[in-house]
Amino acid sequence: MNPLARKLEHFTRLTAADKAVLDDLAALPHRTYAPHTDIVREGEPPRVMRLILSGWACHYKMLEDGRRQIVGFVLPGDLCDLNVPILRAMDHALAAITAVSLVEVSTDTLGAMTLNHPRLLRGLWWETLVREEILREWTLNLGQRDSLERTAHLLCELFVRLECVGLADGPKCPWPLTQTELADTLGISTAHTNRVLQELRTRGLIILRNRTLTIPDLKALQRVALFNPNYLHLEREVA
Amino acid sequence: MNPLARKLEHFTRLTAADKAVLDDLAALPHRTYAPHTDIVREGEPPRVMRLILSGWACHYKMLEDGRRQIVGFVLPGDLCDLNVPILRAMDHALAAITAVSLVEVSTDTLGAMTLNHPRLLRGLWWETLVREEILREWTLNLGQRDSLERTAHLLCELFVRLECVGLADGPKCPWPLTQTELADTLGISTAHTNRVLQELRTRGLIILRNRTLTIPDLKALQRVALFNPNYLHLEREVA
DNA sequence: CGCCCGCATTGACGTGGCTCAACCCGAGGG
DNA sequence: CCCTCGGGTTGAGCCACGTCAATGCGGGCG
Repeated sequence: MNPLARKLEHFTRLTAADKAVLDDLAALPHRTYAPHTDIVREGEPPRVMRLILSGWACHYKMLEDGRRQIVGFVLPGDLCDLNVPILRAMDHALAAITAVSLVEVSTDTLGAMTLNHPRLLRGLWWETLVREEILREWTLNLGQRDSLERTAHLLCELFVRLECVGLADGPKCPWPLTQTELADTLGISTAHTNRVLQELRTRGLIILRNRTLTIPDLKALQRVALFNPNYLHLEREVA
Repeated sequence: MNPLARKLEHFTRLTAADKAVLDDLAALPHRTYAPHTDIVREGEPPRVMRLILSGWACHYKMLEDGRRQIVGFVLPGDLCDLNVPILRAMDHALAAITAVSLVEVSTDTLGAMTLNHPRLLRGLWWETLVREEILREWTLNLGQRDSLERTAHLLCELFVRLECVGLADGPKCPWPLTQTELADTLGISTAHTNRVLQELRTRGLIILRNRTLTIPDLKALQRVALFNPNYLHLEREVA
């Protein structure tokens, strides 16, 4: 099932017609990218919106001296750069972490597709607002949580996001991130990232092996992380 | 002059009719808030979009144990919570820093006002995208820059944003933030915030006295901060 | 089969920024 | 005119996290 449809169902109940539109979207020609390659570079003029169908990608920004910060992960069912074509230049890059398959959608196509589907349009708005809220939570994460809490928080977030597009398997989910990528996300060094992961393992909070993350007790990990899932707005609206 | 109009002019050329709409917006009944009071609390159902007419406010998030992170500043001409009424609950609060005067705009009113003003609508999109990009830059700031660079960066950002709504006076701008508020923004302690400000003063990069910030050499401060204004997207589109 | 190479792991040691506590200062109010 | 109070400033000591460098290790490839 279309991961975007699956995600939007967390927010609102879609009609069959809505789902058909999303399937049309996912049926556009796929583009694929190899792991660790750039999909969009900083400074390029933005052309289109993208919908990730499979694989993990990330947005990142760099400082002139080479320091890199990952500013967001893009998972299957996530949109990138909705409406960004309004701007003249990308101010952050998008890179594939694993092999990625996505479709590109022009503003016009998207407009035509959603024209008679107000729920879908609301759903896209919701997606945008959640993305923005994730950024705020990351700001809180980097500013206030210590490295253990911060790491645990990121694990919780990604696990929940994967779960809601059906990519978790019980307490397990895929975990393609290297410790370097984790470090660039968490604002700590790779050495320290490793020590923090060891600590989480020692405490029995995570099992991380063979690119698979297992969280035996999600509630416990969430407590350590001071994780409150509200910011992901996954409860369906009443309407 | 309407600060929002002034800001949007950095992005696109507005028609007289566009400006009239913005003046109608600013002519809605004003609400005022005393310094250091909450305007919206976390958890409340969002009702309206807000446009700040004067004063400074901030968005913040708190951890259960009381740690606080400021996740954005809202200056005159800034919008808050455009489209947020889609969500069920606010996940961050909005607080007045100085005395604040704002107007509340319902989704319907806003829709009606922009209906025949596509440029304005594009302008609001631009505003939203810039706000989101500021969040990404803050993530980079907190994750990668050290406390001196980080502080300098925030000073640069706020100065430039004030300048573009006409609130800077040459190299000077108002500076209502306490060191506690700065610390909660920068993710460092108040003691360290103080030391960093002293360092910037000693280096002659800033003069900060009587709630007024003077930046004698903006380029120099920007170099220290690794500040690149691109992310604010202030260059007007060609069209 | 053995070599490489990218990633993970670990230890020793350095340091940026924290904590805590004291002290200063100016503004406002009784 | 003094007292209070909310900032701002500063020092001493500590700790979380960084740096650097070495070591392990699994998997792909010649």
